Amino acid sequence: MEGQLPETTGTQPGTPVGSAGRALQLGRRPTMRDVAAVAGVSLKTVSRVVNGEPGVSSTLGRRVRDAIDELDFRPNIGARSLRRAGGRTATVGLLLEDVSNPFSSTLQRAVEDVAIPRGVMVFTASLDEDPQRERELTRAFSARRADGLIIAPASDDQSYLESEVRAGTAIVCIDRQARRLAVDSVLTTNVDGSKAGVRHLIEQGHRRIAFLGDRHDITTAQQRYEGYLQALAEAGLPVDTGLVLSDLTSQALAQAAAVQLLEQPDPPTALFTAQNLVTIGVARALRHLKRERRVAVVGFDDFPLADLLDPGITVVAQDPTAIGRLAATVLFDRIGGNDSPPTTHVVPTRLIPRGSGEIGPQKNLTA
Amino acid sequence: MEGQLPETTGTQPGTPVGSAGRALQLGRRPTMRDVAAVAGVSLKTVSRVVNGEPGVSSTLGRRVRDAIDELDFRPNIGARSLRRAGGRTATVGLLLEDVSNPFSSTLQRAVEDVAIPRGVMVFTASLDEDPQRERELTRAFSARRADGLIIAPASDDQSYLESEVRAGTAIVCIDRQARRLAVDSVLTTNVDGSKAGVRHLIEQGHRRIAFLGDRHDITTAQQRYEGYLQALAEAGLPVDTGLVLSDLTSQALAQAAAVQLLEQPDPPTALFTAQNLVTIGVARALRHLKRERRVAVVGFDDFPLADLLDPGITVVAQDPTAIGRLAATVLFDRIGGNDSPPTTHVVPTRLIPRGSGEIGPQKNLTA
DNA sequence: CTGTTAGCGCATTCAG
DNA sequence: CTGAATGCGCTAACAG
Repeated sequence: MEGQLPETTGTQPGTPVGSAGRALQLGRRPTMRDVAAVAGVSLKTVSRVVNGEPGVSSTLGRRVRDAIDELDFRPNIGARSLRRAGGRTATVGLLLEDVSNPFSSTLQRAVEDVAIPRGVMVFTASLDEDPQRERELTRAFSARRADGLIIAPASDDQSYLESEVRAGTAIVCIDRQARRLAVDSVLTTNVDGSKAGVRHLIEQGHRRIAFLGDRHDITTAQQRYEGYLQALAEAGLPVDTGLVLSDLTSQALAQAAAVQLLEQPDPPTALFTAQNLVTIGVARALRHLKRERRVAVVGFDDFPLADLLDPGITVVAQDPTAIGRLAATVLFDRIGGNDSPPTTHVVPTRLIPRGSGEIGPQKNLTA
Repeated sequence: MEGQLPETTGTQPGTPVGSAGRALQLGRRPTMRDVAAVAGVSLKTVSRVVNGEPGVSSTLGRRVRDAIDELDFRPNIGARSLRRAGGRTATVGLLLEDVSNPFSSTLQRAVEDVAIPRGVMVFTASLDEDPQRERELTRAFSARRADGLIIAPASDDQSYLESEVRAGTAIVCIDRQARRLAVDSVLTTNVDGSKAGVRHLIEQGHRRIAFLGDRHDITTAQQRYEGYLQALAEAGLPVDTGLVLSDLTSQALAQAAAVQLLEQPDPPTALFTAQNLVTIGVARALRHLKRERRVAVVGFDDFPLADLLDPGITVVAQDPTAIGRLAATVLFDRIGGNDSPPTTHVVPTRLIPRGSGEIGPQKNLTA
């Protein structure tokens, strides 16, 4: 059978050059049939070798492997999943708020670290708090037959995903609870974390503590506000709505709001910021006002270099790595067939004192 | 051949419940045949509607669309690409050094912003400077028939990708030039940027300028070192190899190296750091030594909050957004059929003075 | 305008 | 241990 293709170039056993042997036409990928032809076996034998199935003699196995190397054959996973029972594609989709935000990118890395060792590839996309984008992208991932989806929801209603769930797609929501859809969620302890952060400020003696948050229509923002309210209530402190600012959707807005807040008569002596971009904007404002050592700040969600600022920013740190790892683990568990009732998993926060949150109440310095 | 996927939008106005009409068996997705059966037309007519092909009466079109909504049908892109001429999957792969690094994640976001509007989804993965991982992941993406690959190479030889290129996969290398493979590259002006940064320090009067870099086997690190050498040479300054530290592969290592460097007799008066994690480690070291206002620092590659440190860190900023956008544009151009000779595109750096780089040479303060 | 036939690359079922 | 036939979901090339 060796003489089938006498034009075989002198591939001496010692030249691992490989792959340049039998050139296929440009733009066409070698298929199992090509491999079978080169190895002089049937297509099915190639399939067995490729999938590590038993029942192939070592001689034929070797011939097939050589042919695969020579042609640089790659099995077409799309075609495979079309025929295979279960139709798994070994891909999952990850929908984040914005991959360029450190919270999201750390989480992404954690998901990747669970997926890749299992041979699963990850589609990633950013939602930018846009509900329509959430629908379009889940649809696009679904069209590619992702086995599972990890979603940080931008919309407040995931019922449109019911048909995906019914079709067998595993879904895990992160950061925000799934709404109107019975799937697993992995969440941060927003209320408790926020409460602990505000309580920390109260313990330093503050009584006028401002709340600065991002979009108030987001569940997490509401929960963090709830924690703020609870901490004040437990300490018997009144809520001054003049000290509550929401919808600070950018660093610049947060910065401007903080300046305005601190320049009014009888300003707060401490600020609780409910999101990392808000925290950074506020840090900028304090720096400009040269009051970073006179006004206390505790921020929700850690960020790189928070410890290197002067003073360091005290934060209620989330654990995006833990969230991503847990979400991915739960997802693969579901893909693996676990069909117990959906669960909400919770990842605790941690208060990290760094200086800014340990500043006591200072005299009013407004001009 | 665009990657456009003219999918129909679901959910009739008025019935947000949706899709519960004709229940299919659990775990099975509706196919075009199911849609055809419900609509009472042939499979091909459904195909026409789904792909927006002309030649369908409005009556039938409507019936088909209703059936699609009722069943919540999603075309199977894998199956489609199997049959379609060109076999495009409307997916691309993005291989980065580490998605949790701000340089990578910003670049990722830029790629996404070019891909998503075209209906193309993005696989992402981190390489961690591991050449074998590079090979395994390109292989995995290839098995999923990605139309194109954007790679920040971890290995120094991409010739193993030749068969992919021959098979029609578009490839663009970023950050580091492709080696032994004729494909497009999108690079930063490492030598010139680095040279400008060091020259900036020389202009402040420094004559003893240290170089701190990460893994020296990486091309970009070598180029940045080359820029350092050129700047010194042009100023007629000698190279003191005692001031050249490489292979600082972590923040901690960089920090320790900087401390050691600055505590030796006759320490450098200025530091040029060739990578962002090195820069941050060095900033930490200076903070600990309380010498952040006495030792000048210019870092290669910007990072978030560099401006908020005290003093702000002067950097030679790369433009990851421009790199990502350009790489994606070139990639889609290739996927679109452009087969002109491979080109190396270059994205310039920009020196951003923020304080740390404008410190003049100070007296030796070692104990 | 609509439908039929064939086959993409592969795994499954069943026969040797 | 090996292989031939069948069809996954879909589109291309052709009929009507």
